[in-house]
Amino acid sequence: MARRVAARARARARAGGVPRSEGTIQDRARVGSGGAEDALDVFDELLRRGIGAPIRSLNGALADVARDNPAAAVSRFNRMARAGASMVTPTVHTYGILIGCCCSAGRLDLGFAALGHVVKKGFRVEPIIFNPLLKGLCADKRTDDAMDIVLRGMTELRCVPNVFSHTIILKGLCHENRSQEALELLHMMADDGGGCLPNVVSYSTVIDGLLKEGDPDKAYATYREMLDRRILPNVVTYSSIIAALCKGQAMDKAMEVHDRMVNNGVTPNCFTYTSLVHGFCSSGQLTEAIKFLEKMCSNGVEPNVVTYSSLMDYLCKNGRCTEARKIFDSMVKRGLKPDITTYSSLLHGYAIEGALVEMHGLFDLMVQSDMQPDHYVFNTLIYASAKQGKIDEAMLVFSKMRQQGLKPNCVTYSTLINGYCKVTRMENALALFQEMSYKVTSKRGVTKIPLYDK
DNA sequence: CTAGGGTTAG
Repeated sequence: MARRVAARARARARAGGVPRSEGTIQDRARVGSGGAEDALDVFDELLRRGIGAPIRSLNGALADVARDNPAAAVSRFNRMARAGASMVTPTVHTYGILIGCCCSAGRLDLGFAALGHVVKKGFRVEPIIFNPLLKGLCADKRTDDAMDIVLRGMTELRCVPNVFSHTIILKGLCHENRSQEALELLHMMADDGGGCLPNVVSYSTVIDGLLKEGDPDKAYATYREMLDRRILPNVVTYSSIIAALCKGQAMDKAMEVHDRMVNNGVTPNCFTYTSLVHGFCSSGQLTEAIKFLEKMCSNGVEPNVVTYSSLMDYLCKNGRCTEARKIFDSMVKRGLKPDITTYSSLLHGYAIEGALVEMHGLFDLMVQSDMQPDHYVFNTLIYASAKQGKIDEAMLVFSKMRQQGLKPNCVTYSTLINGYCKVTRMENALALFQEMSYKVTSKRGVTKIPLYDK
């Protein structure tokens, strides 16, 4: 939602260049139901005005469309390219956005094809063309391939990787739990003599990776190093540290960092507050959590779906689903769209309370709202029925899950096996166990069997 | 117009 609001704001800002008499874009942006539609309108309007629209604005509008709807952006690009000869000519930036669309749609092959096209067209190859591809490779856990391109491939095309290219690799390494290597690459950048100096984003990425991998000492040393280089931490750096402390329920320390951040003139945002709300909840300090929720509102920071989901999850885990549901309903009323995590939390809450009617009601609502239930949701429904000894109901959900094209995983089977054991239908349990053995290949080769009663 | 941070888990 925040992203949508931001997209709308950007769309409006862009439309702001339009003379007031032609206020159609603003009006549509204001009443528009979503950021993607607004951005599309702005783009179309700019394209319609042809030569009057600077390519930079078109690229910006295209990037807005791409954020919410990559496929729509590709079709808009084609329209733009057709208009090209007489109206506007795509730049490398336009192609960069397009390649980004291909990659975020999981079509790296198309992205690379587009790269080839750009090279053939005689464009100078710039990092902005490569960077989305690097990001796509890293998202696919192919950071080594991406690194190979940065350290060799790009230079072969006389394209010098920039700080964005390197930071994508840093993030990719951290994502693969290789934050030590990320740290080495960060030092390489810093020692390289200025070609591509790391900035606050590069440092924050590695600090976050080290924290997530459980190496706070190295993270702190890296933070010191950043300060020594006169690079100031920003809201992301602080939020990342606060999040790590909250996760470890070190709320006193999290508050210290929060205070220091504010004293240093860095304003906490929704991410920062959400971490704190979650941290206070998970350490059982509901009063403090609510205090921060109120604080963020009074500071003009709107809680979003994640903030509310965090609070709801706490309530659900403490047998207070009814209150969580109230938050859910008021969220919907205020136009915030619950996401899969919100539903999962509440469904899980109903499941452990044994509130099967409410649970299925919410499940139906979820499907009506066009949310695709995932493994976790189905496993939760199965768990709820099995736990009450209603194994046949659980098996019905199981077949529904497969109808949806979802492959049952280890958790699914284990939950059902446990359900059959509970009602002492051992032959069914055994049959499922055998089915699981050849259908599910567990990564570690070990199956954890759940236990309901304590 | 590209890079970094927050929520769910038998």
